[in-house]
Order: sequence, then structure tokens, then C-alpha cells
Amino acid sequence: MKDKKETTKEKLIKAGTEAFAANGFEGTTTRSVAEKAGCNLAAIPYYFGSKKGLYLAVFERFTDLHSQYLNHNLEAARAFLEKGDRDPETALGYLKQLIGAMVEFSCSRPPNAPHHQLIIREQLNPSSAFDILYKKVIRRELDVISRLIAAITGENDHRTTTFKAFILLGQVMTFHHGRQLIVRHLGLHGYSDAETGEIRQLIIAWIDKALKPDQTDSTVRTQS
Amino acid sequence: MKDKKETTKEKLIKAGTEAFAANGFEGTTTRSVAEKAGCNLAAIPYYFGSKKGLYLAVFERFTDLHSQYLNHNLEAARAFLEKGDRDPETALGYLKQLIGAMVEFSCSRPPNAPHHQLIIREQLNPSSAFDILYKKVIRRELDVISRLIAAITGENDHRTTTFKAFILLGQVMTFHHGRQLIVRHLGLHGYSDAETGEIRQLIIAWIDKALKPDQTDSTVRTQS
DNA sequence: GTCTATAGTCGGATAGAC
DNA sequence: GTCTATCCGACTATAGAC
Repeated sequence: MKDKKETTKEKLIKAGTEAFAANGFEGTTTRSVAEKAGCNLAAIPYYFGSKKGLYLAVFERFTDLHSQYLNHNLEAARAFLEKGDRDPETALGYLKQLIGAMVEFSCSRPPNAPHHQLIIREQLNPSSAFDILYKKVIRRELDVISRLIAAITGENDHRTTTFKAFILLGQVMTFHHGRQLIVRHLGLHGYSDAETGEIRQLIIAWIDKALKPDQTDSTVRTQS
Repeated sequence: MKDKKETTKEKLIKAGTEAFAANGFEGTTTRSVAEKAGCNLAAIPYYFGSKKGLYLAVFERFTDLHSQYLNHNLEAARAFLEKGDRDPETALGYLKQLIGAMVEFSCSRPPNAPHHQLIIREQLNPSSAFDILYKKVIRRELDVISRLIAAITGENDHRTTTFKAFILLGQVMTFHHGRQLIVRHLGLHGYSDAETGEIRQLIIAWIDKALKPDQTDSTVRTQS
């Protein structure tokens, strides 16, 4: 029935995802997207109303995929948190699991990961897509991570645990959006499995040391 | 003599820095830059040859400022490293000093810091400006940081210490380019001095724990 | 639903007066 | 050096045939 329809729409979303991630909204032309999708320029306004409509559709789509990918780890952690068990070692285990999955997602899957480019671009330049992003993926991730950190360190100040969650996310993201830089600096040709593995191990080891509950967490007090 | 000349050129570079940082190269129009600079559109091709010429001039300029700002800390660390003293505690002190300065630079000076937006944008979308950036600032920073890390941890593999340097830079940068996100998530109105201070303390404490020389650094071995 | 042709707009660069 | 006026190309979106 609507197989043909879905296919063209689908191809446009896929091509749009890559193009917008690589060149940004302004840097992308509808012509190039249509060409990459192998369909007609006029199909974009037809299916999505406008270029901006396609852009938003791209975000609706990839945020779904993104949550699906991390859903298992996020939900497992959330279930743990919800049942009130606050064992720091267990919480640390969930956190390491989750972050490990994020590293894999960011580093080892170059074709699936224009996602983070789109995320960064929206952070630099928030548009109406930022809302979709925030509500569907970022808020949830931040929330779970900061609650895990609270369980691990015993720190309960929301702002502080959120800052720590950010530090952590920053460690992961830097390897994604700094890929070109790292590769150039080290003379690599992209991340091989070996590099992805090393990055994951380094980040996990770093987390391990920095959050280990058995050390006094020299928690910070600033004037609130 | 050439006061007037310098002034117009200067105003264009300043306006261009802000505009390119905020909206990217494609998202910026020469008209808007000229208007913001309070001068004529035709002045851009006149002084810089083209829009791209202005863009490159912006990079030449801000990379100078950037190195100047961090120069003191970078050179102090480099002098320490050069004289062959490898005391881990001292090295850790230099690293903390340097990172602290970077946090101040990223967070507490909103008007001076379109710089990092430009850096991120070039990482996402390398153009000819990437070379300027890499050669004049990033390479030197990465180099010093990774050598400090080597001195602190005793780890001598260049790739590993570089990855660790990246982790560290990622922690700092995330607070800069994720500013809109953090502010929104925590319901802040930008970073006050208190927040900048807390961020600096958290990152330094994190580094402290993760790199402390007195712990066995569970150094990673992957198939090389 | 998909195409061609084209309208309408805008942005970068130039010509040339002052 | 600075301005106005303008050209030219490229882009998004639409009209309308098939």
C-alpha cells in the first residue's frame, strides 16, 4: 500500500540525518539531501512541509533510536534506583555499564553516530529541535546518571550531582565530536576496535577512581 | 595615520568572531557582520578578500589571544617538564593550575569565549581554519597536558596519555559548549561566579582522584 | 506521488562615485 | 577608505503536468 511512500520519506530522513549532522542546518541544501536520497527536490516540501520540517523529523526519528539503544541500561539503572537500594558498589556497576554503552555508541559505530553531531549542533545553536532532544533523551540520561552518582557518593545536592554527571558525559562526548582532532593528532585512521576498547577502559577506570565510594569525597561547598 | 583603517578592520574581526561563533560560517551573513560592526558590507571583501578571508582572520586573531591567555601556565609547565624533574606531585600541581585557568576561561568569561564555540565548530566541520587552530593552540595544549599526565602517572605510552589528556579537556569543554543545556536543566541564568567556582573545584577534585600518583594506575593494555 | 519548470528571495562580490 | 547600486548565482518553495 504505502510502501513506496514510506520508502521515500524514509530515505529522506536518512539522508537528512547525515547531511544535517555533517554540515549543520544552514550548511545543508535541500538539493543535496534530495540527491543523496535519490529522489526529487520537491519531495521535501511535499512530505515535510519545509526544510525545517525535515530537520525536525530527523530529530523525532533519531531520538527514538537513541533512547531505544540505551533504554535497556537506563531502565535497569532506574529500576535499581526506584527500589530504594542505595548500595554504592551496585550503583557504580550500573553507571559503568551505562557509560560503557555510551562509549560504544559514540565511538565504535561511526555510521550510526551522526546523532551526537546533531546534539552538539543543537547545543551550540538551539532551535525548536532542542526541545525534542531535551525532553526525549537528554533529560532522562542526565537524571539517571546524576541519581546514580548520588547513590555512589552519598552526595545529595542536585546541582552538584548534575555537574558531576556533566563531567562524565563530557568525557564520553569529547571522543565523539573531537574525533577528527584525535585522529589527526595521533596519526590514526579513525577509531579501530582496539582504540574504542582502550577509550572505554580509560573512562571507566577514571570514573572508578574518581567516584569510588571508599574514598572520602571531598565534597565541594560553595555559597549557594 | 592608519588609526581609522585599523579600527574598521578591528571592528569587523570582533563582530565576525561573535557572529561566526554564534551561527557558524554558513549561518552567518556578511550583511549581518557589517551591520554589527557598524560599517559597510563592501568593507569585508575590501579588507579580507572574501567572507572566508574574514573567517580565517578571525581564527588568526583569536588563536593569538587564546595562547596569550594560557601562555603563562603552559610555559611554566613546559619549563618544568623540560628540566627533567619528574616529581609527580609537582606535575599534578601544574596540571591543576592549567586546568583551573581553562575552566575560568571557558566558564567565567562569557563575552571572551566565543572562542570555544569556534573550536567546536571547526572540529565538527574542519575547514582551512582547522590548521591554524591545531598548529597554534591545540597541539601545544595537548602536548603539555599529556606530558604532565605522563609525569604524574608514570605512564609513557603516547597514545594512552593523549587519550587521558582528551578526557580531561572534554570535562572542561563540556561546560562551555553545553552551557545552554546545563542552564536549562538546572534552571539557572548562566554561570555565576559561584557556579564557575564549583565547576572548577569539582573538575580539580576529579583529576586529583583519578590521577593521584599514590594509587596504582590500573593501566590499560589493549592489543596494539 | 513524483516529476519539471519556475517563481521569489537572499547572499556574496563587484563597479564605480565620492 | 567608504559608500551606493547592482549583478549573479544559489537556495527554498510552489505550480502544475504526468
